[in-house]
Amino acid sequence: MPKAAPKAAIPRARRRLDAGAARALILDATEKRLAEVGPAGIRLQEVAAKAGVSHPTVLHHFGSRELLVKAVIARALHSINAALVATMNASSGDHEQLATMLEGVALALEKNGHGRVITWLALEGHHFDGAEVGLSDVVDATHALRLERTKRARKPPREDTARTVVLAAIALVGGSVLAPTMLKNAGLGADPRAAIHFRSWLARLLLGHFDA
Amino acid sequence: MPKAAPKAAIPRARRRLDAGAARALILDATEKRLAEVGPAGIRLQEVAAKAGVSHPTVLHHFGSRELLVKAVIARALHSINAALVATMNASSGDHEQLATMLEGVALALEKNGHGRVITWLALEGHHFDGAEVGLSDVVDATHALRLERTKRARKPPREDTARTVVLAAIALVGGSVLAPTMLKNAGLGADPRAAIHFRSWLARLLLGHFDA
DNA sequence: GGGCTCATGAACAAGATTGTCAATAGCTGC
DNA sequence: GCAGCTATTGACAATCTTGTTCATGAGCCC
Repeated sequence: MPKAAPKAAIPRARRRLDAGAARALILDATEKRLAEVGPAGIRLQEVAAKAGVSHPTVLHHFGSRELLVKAVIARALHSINAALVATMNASSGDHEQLATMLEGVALALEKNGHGRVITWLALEGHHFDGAEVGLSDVVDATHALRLERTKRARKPPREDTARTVVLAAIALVGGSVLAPTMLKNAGLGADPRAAIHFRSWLARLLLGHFDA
Repeated sequence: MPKAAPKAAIPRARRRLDAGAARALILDATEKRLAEVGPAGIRLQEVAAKAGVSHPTVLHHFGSRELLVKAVIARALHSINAALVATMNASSGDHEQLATMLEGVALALEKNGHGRVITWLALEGHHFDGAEVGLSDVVDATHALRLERTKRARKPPREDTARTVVLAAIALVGGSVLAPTMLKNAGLGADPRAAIHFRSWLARLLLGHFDA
């Protein structure tokens, strides 16, 4: 008996996409994993399987695992920024709508696990440059609205507005990771509505601070 | 020339510790890595080298990588809890000292990267049980002090105190990871003093809310 | 000192993961 | 239809990581 051919190895049917489409497919699959397991947890074979290609294809389009991770992080941060800008523009600058704005931002952070991505990057020591996370613009816009609205002679200092924005940012981003556990542990219930109530409470708190 | 003996393999000098000491040494090394790279990033060879032993020794004492990680997480959470209880007992319950208490808790979270550990565990889906993170007790204690102090007829609801505690917890734990980036990005400076100022500002905000 | 216990580590095994290479095969332009 | 470009993939290589085995020897009790 002639040494049975070790592997039949039926070559899989191929589809051929242009480079752009293939890259997009792979980046989509990678971004899901990024939110789930973080940058360090991304595996070539996994994202290749998710994208429906073989892992050498991933390497062909991105060069190396590290470059793939860099690419997906860059795309994710741009996407997050765009989503935030869109959300904050959608809700008018009216103070009374702060609650709905916080809710919109929270939703945007929850969607696609953007809040998780930011947290993961911060943990792994990613260096965010100003263009990636434009908190400064948010502070400026918020402070302008605040000055315009305040009726007292004493104008609040910009630093106070900046700290308020930072608190909101930490509460929303960090909250997207920590709030479920913390709320449950504080006896505020385990369902998602607890988080919604918490955010509307936070909006009232911040508004009260602005108007105090 | 007789095929040169491939490896001289001088056996390294051995020291023999009792099981408890060896476990402690290994756990110390592992806990450092836990704060730095998270549970998923822990490598047997790395922690073994850090502890000054070979990696089979680690397996001998803990059985498997997974059991080692479980052990170090359990120990870290106990340690975090103990540090928090100690810190909160140290600062008397006086309302005016809320700022120093927040600062103490922040320091405890920063030390040994405890804040990072909690964040990492939350990201990786660790299920915290009530005993591990006793937020409920903090809420009870805080609410009792608040009721005792409030002079108005309208008693604040417990839920409000609970949400305040949750906000503080998210700000401190999440802040230990996110605050440096966020503060710098909001134009509040990059040095650690910015975080200290932020926390004292937060203490005034929360105090103002309690007394409003 | 002698023997026992068990902590220790060298060598090895098995699997996972990234990266290389060469052959294959879709798609496009002619 | 044909040729060329290149996206695609199977096979392989190199390295890393966990886990096993077994001989060794350090410390303890007598």
